Amino acid sequence: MARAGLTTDRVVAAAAELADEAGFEHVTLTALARRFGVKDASLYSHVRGLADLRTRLALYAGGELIDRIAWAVAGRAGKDALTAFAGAYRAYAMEHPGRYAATQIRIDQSLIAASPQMRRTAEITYGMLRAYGLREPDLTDAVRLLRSTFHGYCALESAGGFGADRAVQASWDKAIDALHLALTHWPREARPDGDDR
Amino acid sequence: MARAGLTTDRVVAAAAELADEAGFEHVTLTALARRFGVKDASLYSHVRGLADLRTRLALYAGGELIDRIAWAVAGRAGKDALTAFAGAYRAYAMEHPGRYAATQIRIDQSLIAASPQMRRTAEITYGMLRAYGLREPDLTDAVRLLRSTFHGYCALESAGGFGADRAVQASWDKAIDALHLALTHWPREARPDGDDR
DNA sequence: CTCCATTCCTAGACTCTCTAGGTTTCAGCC
DNA sequence: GGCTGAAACCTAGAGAGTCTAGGAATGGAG
Repeated sequence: MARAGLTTDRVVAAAAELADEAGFEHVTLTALARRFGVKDASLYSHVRGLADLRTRLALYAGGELIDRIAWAVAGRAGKDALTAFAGAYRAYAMEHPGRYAATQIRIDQSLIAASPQMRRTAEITYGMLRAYGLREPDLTDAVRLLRSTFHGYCALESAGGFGADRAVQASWDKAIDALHLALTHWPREARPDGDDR
Repeated sequence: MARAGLTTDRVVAAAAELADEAGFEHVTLTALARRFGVKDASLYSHVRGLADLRTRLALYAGGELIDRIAWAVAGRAGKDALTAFAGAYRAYAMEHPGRYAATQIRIDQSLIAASPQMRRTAEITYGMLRAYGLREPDLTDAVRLLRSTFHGYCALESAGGFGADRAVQASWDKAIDALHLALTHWPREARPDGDDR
């Protein structure tokens, strides 16, 4: 019987394709095995199980996403960088809904800390924000705001959550404008008692 | 044999409890049947299947959420209303992670349009924003920004996405401040510091 | 009391995850 | 060329879950 030539990497890559075609929740070891013309039990030699496959897929997609973002942001600063970051983020979510969904799953905190992709994501995000002259803890707050908005927008959009006629792209552009404005006039602790380093 | 007294409403309510206890993805007809001391096939008299149960749960949770928000926002305006809205939203997501996860699932667009909860949500959201003097299409853009940010923040938080030490509540407060700032100085069409894109 | 719609049941087909243990293939070495 | 060991892939089967089909019990209306 001819071998399918399975490896962990190939299994994860096929899972990524399957996720985009059928949806992340339909990524199944049985379906994946069918795609390779192999029995599902055979996949357990390369992947510890469904949970393992899913977290591998999440890290794989996270790596792809940050690669795209890094490429888009390279050489830009300020609003230019923000727009490029956001555009690359949303484009990936739209082109690869299954992979993007994979990036949303809950992953063991220790795995996140150990993954180079996540560290790279943090670097690039913080780097982009440095142009706005923010300092900790405002920097962390701003990162959280950006991540939340980008993620929330893409999640709602891909879930069909935007019913109104208004073009989704136009609203996205406006959201970026609004975020840029918020970042440039970031509300600091200007209040009488306030002083955070 | 004593009957369990099942009705569609009771099944959905039990599913909501189960979702919060075990997580939305573990809401299963078998588990639900076990909870009622009944065979899983019996539930099919009250619910068309798992998919039907999930969308019913989503609408149920959406109704609860908007009730909480409406109560919190009542009698407030401007930033006060924004803070109350956001606080109620996040509190619900934190108290009922399973139900909140249910509100995120993709639902048939026609069902959304027909549901009174969703119409009520739109009313309250647009009403809150009217204080900022926005007009269409800025109004729709702003609603999408708010929904995205709230949803994204809660999704990331409940998925354990915020690793840094910085308190999550503090970042949330800052995000509200930033959104309020963006809403009060909403970037209208004629941008002075021209940056086309 | 009888009717009968509703409620709940058993039985079983199908899908999927995962384990245990058995073959087959292939690359490198004598 | 033949041996050998590690992968790669297999069969078999337990267990959980969804869902359909059809049968039996319950309880309210007439």
